Amino acid sequence: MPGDTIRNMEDFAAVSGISRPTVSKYFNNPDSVRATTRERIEAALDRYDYRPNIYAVNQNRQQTKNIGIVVPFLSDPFFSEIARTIEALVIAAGYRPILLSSHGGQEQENDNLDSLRSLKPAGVLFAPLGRASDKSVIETFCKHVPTVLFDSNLDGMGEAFIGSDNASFVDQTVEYLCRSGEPPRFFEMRTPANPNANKRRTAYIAAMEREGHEPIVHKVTGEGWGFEEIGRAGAHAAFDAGQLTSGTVLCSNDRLAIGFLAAAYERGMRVGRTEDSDLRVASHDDHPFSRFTCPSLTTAAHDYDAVAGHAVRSIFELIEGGEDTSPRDETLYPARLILRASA
Amino acid sequence: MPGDTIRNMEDFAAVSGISRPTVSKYFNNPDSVRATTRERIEAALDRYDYRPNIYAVNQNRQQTKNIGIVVPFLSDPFFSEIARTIEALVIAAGYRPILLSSHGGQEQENDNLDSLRSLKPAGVLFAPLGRASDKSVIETFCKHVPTVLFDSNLDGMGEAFIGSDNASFVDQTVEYLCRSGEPPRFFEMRTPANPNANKRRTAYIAAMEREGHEPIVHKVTGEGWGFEEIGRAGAHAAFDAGQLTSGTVLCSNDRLAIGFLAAAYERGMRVGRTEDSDLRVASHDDHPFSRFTCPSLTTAAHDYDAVAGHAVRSIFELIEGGEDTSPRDETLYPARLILRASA
DNA sequence: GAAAAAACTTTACGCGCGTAAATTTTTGAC
DNA sequence: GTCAAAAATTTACGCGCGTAAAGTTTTTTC
Repeated sequence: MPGDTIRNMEDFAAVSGISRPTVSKYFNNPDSVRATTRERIEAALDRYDYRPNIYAVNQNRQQTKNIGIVVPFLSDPFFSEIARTIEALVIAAGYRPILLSSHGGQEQENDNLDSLRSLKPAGVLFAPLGRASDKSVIETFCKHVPTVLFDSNLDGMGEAFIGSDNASFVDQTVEYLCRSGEPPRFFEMRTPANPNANKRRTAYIAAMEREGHEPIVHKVTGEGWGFEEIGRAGAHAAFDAGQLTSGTVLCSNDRLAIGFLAAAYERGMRVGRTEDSDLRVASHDDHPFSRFTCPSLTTAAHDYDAVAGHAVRSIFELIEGGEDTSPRDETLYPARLILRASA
Repeated sequence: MPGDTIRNMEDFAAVSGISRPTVSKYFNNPDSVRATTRERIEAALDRYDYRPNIYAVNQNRQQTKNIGIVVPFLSDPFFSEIARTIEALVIAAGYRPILLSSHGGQEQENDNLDSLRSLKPAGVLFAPLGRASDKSVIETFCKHVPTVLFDSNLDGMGEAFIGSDNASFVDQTVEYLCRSGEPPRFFEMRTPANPNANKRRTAYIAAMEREGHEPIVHKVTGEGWGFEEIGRAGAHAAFDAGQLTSGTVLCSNDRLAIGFLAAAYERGMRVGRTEDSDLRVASHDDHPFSRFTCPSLTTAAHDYDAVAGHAVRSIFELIEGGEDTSPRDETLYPARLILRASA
C-alpha cells in the first residue's frame, strides 16, 4: 500500500488500519476515539498528507466551521487591526475565519452577506457600514445566520452588539481638555458614514454642558471614506475663514485629525500643549498611526481586545448554546485616554 | 408548487419547468442555454431565492472558482490597498477571492497555504513574507496549485512574478535628490524582512556611483513589522549620535520615513526643500498615509493598477490556458516620482 | 474472571450536484 | 413543409464524506 496516493478517506482508513467511520469520527474530534486508535491514525497522517475534502465535509455536516468576519473598510488600519485580533481568536477556537471587506459601499456589503449565506457559516461577526447599510438586507440576513454586530450598532439587528462606548471616549477627552486648557470645539463630517459619529457629537454636547461650556460644532463637507483628505480640506477651509486657528479642537476621529494636523502643519501653525503652541488638537480611536503624527496625537483608545474577545465569545455561545431567549446583549467598552503631544 | 421551500436544484428545476441538468448548465454558464430557457430560469430565480449549494458544486467540479490572495501583512495599508484592487478584478472575472494575511509570521504563512490547499483554489496570488518565508513549504505549495507571486519575488517559485522595479524607484529618487540638492544617504533596517529592501540598497549604491557620489548607508536595528517605530527609534538614535541631522535622507520605504519624520519633528528639526529647512527626506512606496505626513512625503509610487492587473491576468491565463511552457514571466513596473514638501 | 460498557467494524444510505449517454423536442435554413 | 442541427430531457452514476444500525472486539469495573 505505502507509496500509493491517498484519494479519499477510504484509502486513508485502509493505510492507517482503521475503519472509515472511525477515521471520520477522529477528524470531527480527535478526542472521541481511543488513544491507541488516535496514535495509529496520526502515525498514518505523517506518512501520508491526507486531509478530508472540505467540500464533502461541509456538504454533509449540518453546520460548517466557518465564521464570517465582515468589516466596512479593511484599508482602514483600525478595521484591519480588529479583524486581525478577531481572526486569531476564531482560529484558536478551531474555526475558519472568512474575512470580507465592504470597501465602504452598500453594494459590496450586500454582496458580502450574500456570499456568506451560500457558505453556510456557523456564525458571522459583522461591523456594518452604518448609514449606508441596506437595513432590510441585513435584517433578512440576520434571520438566517447567527450574527453578532460589532463597532456599529443597528437597532435590534443581530443577536448581540459589542462596541466601544462613544460617550466614554468623548467624556474623557472633553474632561481632560477642559481641565487642562480651553474647552474644545468639535470637528466632524457633516454627513458621517458611521452612527458612532453621531453618538460622539451628542456626547460632546452633553459633556460640554456638564462642564459649563457652550458646545461649538464645526462640520466639514466631504463624502466617502477618505477621511484624512476630508479633514485636511475642511481644516484649510476653516483656517481660510479665520476659524479654528487657536484654542482647542477635538476631532470626531483620528483619521480626520490626521488630516487636520497636516493642514495645520502646512499653515505653519504650532499644535501642542506647550506654551508657544497656537492650538491643541485631540481626537478618538487611537489609530495605529496616531502616535506618528506631528505632533503625536492625544486620543482615546478602543479596547480592541475586550471588544474582539467579547464578540467572539458571543458568537460561540450562540453557536454552541443554540437559541437564547435572553434580551439582546449590548455591551459597550470604555475608552482609555492616551495623552500625547498634541493636546 | 409556489410557496414551497426549494431544498435543492431538483426542486428548483421543477418550479422553473426546466430539467435539472439544464438548470445545472445554466448555473455554470447562463449563455450556454437557449434564451427562452434562460428567461424561464431567471423568472423562477426571482420568485424563489434558490442558489446552488456551493459545497456540492465544488465537490464535483474539477476546479473551484476560488482565487486565493495571500499578503504578508494586511494591517499595512499598502497591502490592504493592493489586495482590494486585486479582489475587485477577481470578482469582475466571476471568481471568488479568498483573502488571507500572514500577519508577518512564517507559521501563519504556512497555515495560510495549508488552508488554501484544502480549498482547492483555481489559482493563488501570493505575496510572500520574503526572508521569513519557509521556502520549502512554498515550493511544495506551488507544485500543487497554480501560483503567481507578486510584490516579493522568490527565485523560480510560482509560474510568474509581477512586482515593482525597485531600481526604478531608487533611480528616480536618487537622481532627483542629487539634481536638486545634496546627495542622499540611505536609511534602512539592518535586517529587512523583505527582499525588495535589499534590491533598493543595491540600486541606491549603483545610482550614487553613477551620479559620482559616495553612497552612505545608515542601518537601524529592529525586528518585526512595526516599521514606523523602528524608523522613529532609529532616527532618534542617529540624531543622538549627531548623524543625519542635516543634508538629505532617503528612506528605504515610507513607513520607515513616517517614523523618521516623527522623530525629526520631536527634535524640532525642519524637514523640507525650502531654504530654511535642516534636512530633506524622501522615500519609496507612496504609502496611503504619506501625503499626510508633516511635511508631506516626497516618494516614488507603485503602479498598483498595473501590478494588480498583470498579476490577475497572469493567473487567469494559467487557469484557462493550462500548462505554459514559456519561460517564467518576471515583470517589473517602474515607479512614478511623487514630489511633495519633504524633499 | 465474568459481566457491562465502551469503542470499533461492517454495511448501507443519503447529501446536492456534475456530467455522460441516449432519446426526444425545438429551432433555423432552405 | 422538410430535414439537419441544436438544445432540452430522461436516466443514471459517481464525487467524498456524515451518519445510522447492527454486530464484533476491546476495555473497564468489581
